[in-house]
Amino acid sequence: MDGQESNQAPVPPPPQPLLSVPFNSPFLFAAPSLPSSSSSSSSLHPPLETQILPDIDWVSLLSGQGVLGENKPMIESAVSLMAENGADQDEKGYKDKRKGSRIKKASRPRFAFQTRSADDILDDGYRWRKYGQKAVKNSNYPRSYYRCTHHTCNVKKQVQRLSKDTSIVVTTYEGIHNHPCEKLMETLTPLLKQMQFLSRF
DNA sequence: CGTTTTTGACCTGCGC
DNA sequence: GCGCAGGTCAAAAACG
Repeated sequence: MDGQESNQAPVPPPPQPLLSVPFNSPFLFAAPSLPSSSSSSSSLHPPLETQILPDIDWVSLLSGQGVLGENKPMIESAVSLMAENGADQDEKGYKDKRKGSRIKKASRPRFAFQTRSADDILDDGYRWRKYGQKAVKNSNYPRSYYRCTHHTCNVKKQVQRLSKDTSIVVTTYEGIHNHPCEKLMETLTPLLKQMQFLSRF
């Protein structure tokens, strides 16, 4: 069913998963493939590899090109989560009511980061549609579930406000965008045209 | 009127 | 098997 999804976007591959910029940052629409951990080990899959990335200048990094819109949160730190799942450990099949078939989700990279913002939703340039909200345990605030509205894109994200520090919002991305960021393209297109024009001289 | 959000129901995994 | 928690669906409502 799924058509040509994987070979659309140009890939600027960062070599390591743990970077100052999350490898599948919403501002990168392509990312290197995960190291396929051979899921032969019968033991539990290792815990998510976590790294706190202190003092990243996310604001200038992300908004310097005018990509972002009005709400530019102060991003305090980033937590890169590499879901080194055993291929079927972390996946949940979901039974489709209409067909009764089990939809198997592919292994997908995830990462999360914290933002200090009064607004739960940061403008990352992509369009998201909310498909659920759920109260979670040990948190006074509900978790919201979003999905990328692009047809061929199956990226999801979860947004949750910390109950400890209510000014901090944790955003977790799951999956990799297989299409360009709309706002990024809006920004770059006139620049590219100008460059093309200038390159003629 | 098309798109997005809301929200209760439903599904799955996991621990006991 | 049961109950709980997290994740998703889908119909209705809200919005632009």
